[in-house]
Amino acid sequence: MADNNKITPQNEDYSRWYLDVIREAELAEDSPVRGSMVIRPYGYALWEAIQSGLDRRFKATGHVNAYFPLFIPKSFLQKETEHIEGFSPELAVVTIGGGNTLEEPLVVRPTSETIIGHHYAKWIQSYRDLPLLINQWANVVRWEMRTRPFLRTMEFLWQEGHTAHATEKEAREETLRMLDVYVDFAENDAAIPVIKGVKSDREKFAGAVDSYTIEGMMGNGWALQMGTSHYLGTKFAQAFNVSFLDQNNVTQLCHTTSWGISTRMVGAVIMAHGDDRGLRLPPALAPIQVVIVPIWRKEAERGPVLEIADHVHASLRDEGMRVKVDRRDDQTPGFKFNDWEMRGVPIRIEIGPKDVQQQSAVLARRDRPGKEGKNFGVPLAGVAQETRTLLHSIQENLRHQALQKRTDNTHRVTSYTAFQDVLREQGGFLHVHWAGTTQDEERIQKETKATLRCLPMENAKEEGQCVLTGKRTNQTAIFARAY
RNA sequence: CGGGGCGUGGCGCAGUUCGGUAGCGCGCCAGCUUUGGGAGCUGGAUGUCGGAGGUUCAAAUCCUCUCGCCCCGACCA
Repeated sequence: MADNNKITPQNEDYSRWYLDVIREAELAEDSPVRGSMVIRPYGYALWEAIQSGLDRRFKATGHVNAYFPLFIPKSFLQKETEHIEGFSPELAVVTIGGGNTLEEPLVVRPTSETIIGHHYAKWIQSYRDLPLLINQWANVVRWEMRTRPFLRTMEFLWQEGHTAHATEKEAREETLRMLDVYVDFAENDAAIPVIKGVKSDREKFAGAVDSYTIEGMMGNGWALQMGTSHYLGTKFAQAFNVSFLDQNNVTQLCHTTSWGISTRMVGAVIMAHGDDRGLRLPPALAPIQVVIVPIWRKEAERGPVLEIADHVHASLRDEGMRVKVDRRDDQTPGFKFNDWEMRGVPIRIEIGPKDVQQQSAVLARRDRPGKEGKNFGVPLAGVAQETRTLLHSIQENLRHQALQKRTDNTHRVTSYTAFQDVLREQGGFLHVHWAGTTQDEERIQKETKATLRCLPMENAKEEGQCVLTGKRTNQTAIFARAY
């Protein structure tokens, strides 16, 4: 493998590796404002692929899109006590508009439960108006102390679903349905296996009754919350008087939910699959699934090579694949190979004079390094079929590798001593029996930097002893260092 | 907010100790030769040295003030 000096190896400094990949693959760059980033076209294309995978699933489950305003009267947030307490440290507030001090400060939305609650109260009168299933794609702002591109920025893009239901049962079903949509997206599109779980009181959304999460494992063994779904009970309905008349002409409060996935998902894709050569994108999300690199030595070879390259391009495009021919003539093939590998393109097709001669092409897969991942002499007639098969295989292989890594780095421990040792020496996820309190969680974080990621829902429910308190319990928990 | 570091062509940096014509690498532009794993040669363009004030014959360099950014920690999708 040719060394590259542009990307720091993961095991040397994972954090620098992450930043190097983002810079070299041109996903994003810093803006002049601390903690904000510019999402560059390639990074935005990746986000668009994520959006499209999610949006399709939202529509399929009966949701529609709408848009609510960026500015929210500050008093709205204050109507729900836990909500304002949770969010006030990270609010950006506008106090001056048009040169004059505003009568009421406007909060730049950190999330939209309140403004949406206000309008749902107007839209919902009768049980016939329910359920109300709306999603919005928007930007939000949270004043963060410590930021990282995609993982935590002051402004980020996301979708937030907000639904209102007649009964707790329906709302809880919705909460879990959308959690499953997220699981489906994460595993099948992003190729990242996730753990579904419940958040502890300490970690749950400010104003939720129950928060659910999907947690993925990143390349360094740290956890990343990749999506959340909340059952909000009647808390926001109460605060904003979101109520309806039921079949018996009795006024009832709505039960509401909210759920979101953000541009953090881009960070998840980078970290779950990337290697020392750069990005490795799952075909389902890759903005460019196949790149064709034409190769020629003599000017006379150029025409025939490009002709075949264009032909292959057309045949793959006609089958719905996202293909690009790299026609740059100021770069060598070797440069292009490395360049596209860094950008994570799943398949590279090389077409040179020898291939023209043999009416064949070379297929190279990104998920297998060097010659091992190259298939020489694929007949042109079979390239489209071969490419299609290969895309599926790469998608599956990335998911498999990520799952393998998570399995290898998930440890069951039964004592707090082992907990600390394993975390320090190996890292990864610690799967433990748990019956601790919020204070116990705080203590663990203080002593080990690990946090309670979730109480997994898929759980054998075997009885055991709490790793910290020793109490008997059949509840388990995942602890890990987290972003 | 505490601790550390840094502001010099587009990017990364040297130069600051000990004041004396602002440099290097990458990138960029032009030309020629190259092109199956990050091409070579030749020529060229690009700077209010973060800002303000001061000392001095002379300041990137010394002094004072100021602004900003990055890293580590406390909070977080």
